[in-house]
Amino acid sequence: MVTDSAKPTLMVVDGHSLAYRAFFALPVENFTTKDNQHTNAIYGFLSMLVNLIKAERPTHMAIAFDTSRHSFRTDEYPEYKATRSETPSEFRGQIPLLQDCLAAMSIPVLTKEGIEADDILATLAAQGSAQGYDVLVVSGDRDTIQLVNDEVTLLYPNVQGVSQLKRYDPVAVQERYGVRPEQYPDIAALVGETSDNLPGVPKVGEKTAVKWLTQFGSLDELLDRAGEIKGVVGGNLREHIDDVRRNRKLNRLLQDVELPVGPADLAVMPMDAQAVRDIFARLEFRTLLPRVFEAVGEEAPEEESTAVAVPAAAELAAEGLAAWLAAATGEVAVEVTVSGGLPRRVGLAHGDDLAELSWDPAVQAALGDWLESDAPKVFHDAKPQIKALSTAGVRIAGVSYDTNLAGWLLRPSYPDKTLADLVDRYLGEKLPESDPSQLVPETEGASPAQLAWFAARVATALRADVPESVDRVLREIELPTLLTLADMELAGVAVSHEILSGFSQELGERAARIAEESFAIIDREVNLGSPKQLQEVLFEQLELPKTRKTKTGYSTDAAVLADLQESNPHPFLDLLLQHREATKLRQIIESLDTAIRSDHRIHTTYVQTGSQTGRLSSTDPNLQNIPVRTEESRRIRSAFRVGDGYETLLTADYSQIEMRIMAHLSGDEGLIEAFNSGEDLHRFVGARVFGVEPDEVTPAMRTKVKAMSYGLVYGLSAFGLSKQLRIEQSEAKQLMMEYFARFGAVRDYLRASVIAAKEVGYTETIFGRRRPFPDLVSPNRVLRENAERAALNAPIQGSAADIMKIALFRIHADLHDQGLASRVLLQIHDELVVEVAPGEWDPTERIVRDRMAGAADLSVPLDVQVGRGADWNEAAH
DNA sequence: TCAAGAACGTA
DNA sequence: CGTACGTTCTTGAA
Repeated sequence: MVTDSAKPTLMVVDGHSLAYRAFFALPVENFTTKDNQHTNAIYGFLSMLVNLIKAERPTHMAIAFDTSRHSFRTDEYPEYKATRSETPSEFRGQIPLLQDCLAAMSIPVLTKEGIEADDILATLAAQGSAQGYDVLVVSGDRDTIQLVNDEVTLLYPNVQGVSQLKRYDPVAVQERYGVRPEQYPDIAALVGETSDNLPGVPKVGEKTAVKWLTQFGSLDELLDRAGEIKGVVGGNLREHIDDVRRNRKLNRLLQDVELPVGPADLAVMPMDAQAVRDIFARLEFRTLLPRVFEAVGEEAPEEESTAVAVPAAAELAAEGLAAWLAAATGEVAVEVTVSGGLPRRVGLAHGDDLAELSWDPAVQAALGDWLESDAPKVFHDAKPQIKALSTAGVRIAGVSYDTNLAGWLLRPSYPDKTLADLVDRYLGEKLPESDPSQLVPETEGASPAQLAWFAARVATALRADVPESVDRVLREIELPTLLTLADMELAGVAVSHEILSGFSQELGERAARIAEESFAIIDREVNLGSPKQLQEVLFEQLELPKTRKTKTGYSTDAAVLADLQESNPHPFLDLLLQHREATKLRQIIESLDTAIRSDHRIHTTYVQTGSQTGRLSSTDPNLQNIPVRTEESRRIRSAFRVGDGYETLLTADYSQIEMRIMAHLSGDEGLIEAFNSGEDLHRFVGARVFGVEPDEVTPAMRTKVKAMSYGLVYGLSAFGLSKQLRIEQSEAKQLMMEYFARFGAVRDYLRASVIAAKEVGYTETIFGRRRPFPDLVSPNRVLRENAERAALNAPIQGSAADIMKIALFRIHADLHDQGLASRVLLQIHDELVVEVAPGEWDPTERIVRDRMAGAADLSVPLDVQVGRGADWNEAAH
């Protein structure tokens, strides 16, 4: 007699249904490889499988898949499952890869033409229980409930995802459905199964079905005596009796499918460790690898990092440097450690030749010429290093690669920013890092030369992955920009503490006064900065109508408050808005003030990899969102002023650069004419749209077409347009119709560009910068539509960013080459702020104008507006 | 102390 | 139900 514990366990899994659930449960944006392969279903399925193996310890295992939609059931009843929407292609594409994974894991995959996965499960379950196995059926199809008996247990996923499986033995089935497992198909036949397109008896749900079956004992008996059922449902039953018979026939799972293998052939086998590692690497699964090996009780394959011996660095002094550099032909990787804004140590790597030295005057003398030469140098995140060298008096040249920039260009949406991330992703190795939480770290971090060595190898890996067009963006736009940004950051912008602090105090007093007043009105004191407390005041105490919902309650943002003020005027609302404005301004001023360094200047950091479109971002502090819209807020800009030793500020901005790019990309003749006519763009467009002369375009008309034009670039809808303009949706729709009637090529272009992006999986700017959009084919409508709008915008915003970068580094180079002391300080997407040295206005202005206007050759001119003044506000006029 | 969410500043 | 950012504040959980 075989004891229970010695009984082998056969686990059979419906691969298709569980992978499909995983597909919808896991956000695809987290599971996309760098070549745009979706992996969420594979990952979810394998993750679940690993947990199952660990928990259930099966001795025998198989995964069954459907071969196609077609099966013997569709032969019998063509409508079977006909209402199911088509399987998304991005799901279907994952199935072969999943099967590859399973093959590597030595888990048998079973399929049979014309037979559904569940029939294979049923057959194996029957054979298994007959041959003395404990059988576990894992399926997301309810029909498999019929298989449950004392030997066969069903594991069925919960509503949400695949992480939780509910265990159905006969008792659990009885509890949940009120019938024995073998009776479940009877219930299903009566109730019907919408997802299979099997209609049941109208008005009959689970409860009625169970009642009938209990009453009559069996489905046959019930159908024979259908005449005894009274009422409408009785009539329904008699009328649909054929449907019930058909349903019952179709939901019976085959238990006698001919299979090439039986349970005994499904014994768990050791995995092919190398194959598993290979395919997981391809799918970019990392955490899953050790879990898989752990689950089957095998030794996890050794991390390659331990296999890779990191060469040791030779400590050089200035004297040894010349010989080392002479031997290092071609590219050398460099890592300069920085402290206090100055270089401390320098690591060099040339192949496996590593050298390291401490920065001192002798080293600077010996290394300086090489650093300033065109000898090619690879960095990871060069900018801080360039800045430190520059501060020490070394103007670096020959930066031939930056792995930080390359990694970002390849995958702008992923936060692979540190070298360790890139080493992990592109080399599959682990960068040695010391544990910063330990006072005396157990593990030694990589030395500068070793970091350089890793950067060089990451560069090689990236070069193999980066498409030619993207590599050109790197070499021709990003790398030149790098040096410019370093200088801009070092230069900083002069800001007057006196102006800021005076203004801040004024605003602080005003905010306090407004707060007092508002407290008097509502007769209590609340924190006006707390949306939660405001909701209490607005919607409970003042009983104002509830507004737009947010995750945590109801919105109290400015737009909502303005709406409320219109419909339910209340003095508190107005004070609240004023308070918001005053405190916001004050907060901005305060943070600017504390950012002023001892040279009386603010030095922002431009994050070159900070956006997905190619724009820069600015942090610590962000100088790209200094207020400008209101008269009062512009006082902040007055505090940004020309610094000592300089004469004036110059501002230069592109006018309507994104609309111009739209005109260029779409080739819309009307729009191109608009820009070539010299007429005000919105007036021109308004005249066309409303069918009037340009001088008859009213301000209201201009506002409307302006909103429409700008909205276009963002993928605006009629709904959004109506909301922004506070007009009826029908009017917004009408406006859009009129607009596209005149500027149809714009719509054609936008549509075509999204379709093209859908096909290739990415968008591209005029200069070849790419941005992947896996979500364009997402089955999730919200994700997909969001991706569509972003994809519509990306080439436009991205091309504008490219153009500005090209102009920027050329201006920087020209100023330097012509020996001018004037320098670019700020870039605010379509605007530059330049500090002009005494007597240099004319050449500086010429350079700025020429380089900005000439940065790209479009079918419309690039218009540049230049202003001059002692401070930023003045210069903007 | 941290993360999330709301709000709001810019192009 | 309009793209792209960064910062500040509050709040609630750890």
